[in-house]
Amino acid sequence: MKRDLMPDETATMQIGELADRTEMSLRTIRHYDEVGLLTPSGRSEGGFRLYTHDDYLRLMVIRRMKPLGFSLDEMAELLRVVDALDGGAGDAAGAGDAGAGDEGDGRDQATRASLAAFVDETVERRAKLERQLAMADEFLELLRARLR
Amino acid sequence: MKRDLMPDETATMQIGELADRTEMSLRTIRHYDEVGLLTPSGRSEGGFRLYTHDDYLRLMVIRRMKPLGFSLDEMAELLRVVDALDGGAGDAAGAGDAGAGDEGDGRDQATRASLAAFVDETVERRAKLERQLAMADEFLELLRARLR
DNA sequence: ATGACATTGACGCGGCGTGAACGTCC
DNA sequence: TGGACGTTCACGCCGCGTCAATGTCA
Repeated sequence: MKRDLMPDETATMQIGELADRTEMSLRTIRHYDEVGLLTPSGRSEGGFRLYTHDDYLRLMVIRRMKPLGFSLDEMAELLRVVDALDGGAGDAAGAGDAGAGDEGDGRDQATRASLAAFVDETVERRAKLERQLAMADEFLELLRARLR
Repeated sequence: MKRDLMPDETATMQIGELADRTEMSLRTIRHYDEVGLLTPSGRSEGGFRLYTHDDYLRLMVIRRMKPLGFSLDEMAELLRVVDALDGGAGDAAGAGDAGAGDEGDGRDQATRASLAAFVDETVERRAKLERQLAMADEFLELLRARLR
């Protein structure tokens, strides 16, 4: 379902290598498949999951989202939004998303709005992370004070 | 079991006020009681949990530990260590810790070592938090790049 | 044919959220 | 006496970890 003609793009890897490269556990990656967050682009004859370089990139995005505490559903949502922007920018929607009409422009507007909302959320969560860091520092001082 | 003669120290509050002051949920505070992490210093006639100012301080310590991802058991452990240092510093061990002899000094040494270990752990976890912040920033840039 | 690597279940767990049904405080 | 505030069950959820039994790859 993709037509990039780059040389590496044909290569696929199986779950172990993906795990190594992303530093995520096998179980986690399988779980992401189970819940539809990251579906392998293919399967071998015998049923082994096969991941492309694109899959790898997606997983890296997921990995970066994790510290922010997004739920898996939210991550899936974000990936859809990003894909829509990529796929829908200069072209039509990828495939059979049946339903409403196809004013490609209005679609794009809405998608960009969603993305912007995600950015806002992210900024907030990032701020929370920083506050947590501050609490950590307070805690450290507290401990060190006890040690004299 | 404490002999501070400060005026406030007699005052107690019930769970709601503690929740407000610490910004923790009622459920969370009750859960901490259930698992023995923070046991209310008293109960009213009718069974209401009563918390002292000391309890409040303990809960604040807990709150600061949370972002670091310590388990509730680890938090309990740390609180015991800190209490031991406080109580055992100029005096004997609080109560019936049966077993070995009572070189109050050896005890203290071990306790301080535990505390130091906690400090080390905390420093590591703090570092991890910072790495997460970095990932968050990468993610943000990624999103913003998509928005043009 | 032998490991290394993979697969699908299925159960467990930590840290609470979220009711429901009921009791206590002032 | 009423309403705010509390109590104890008890089930649910998320994001995996951790077996176990089996199959597939180079």
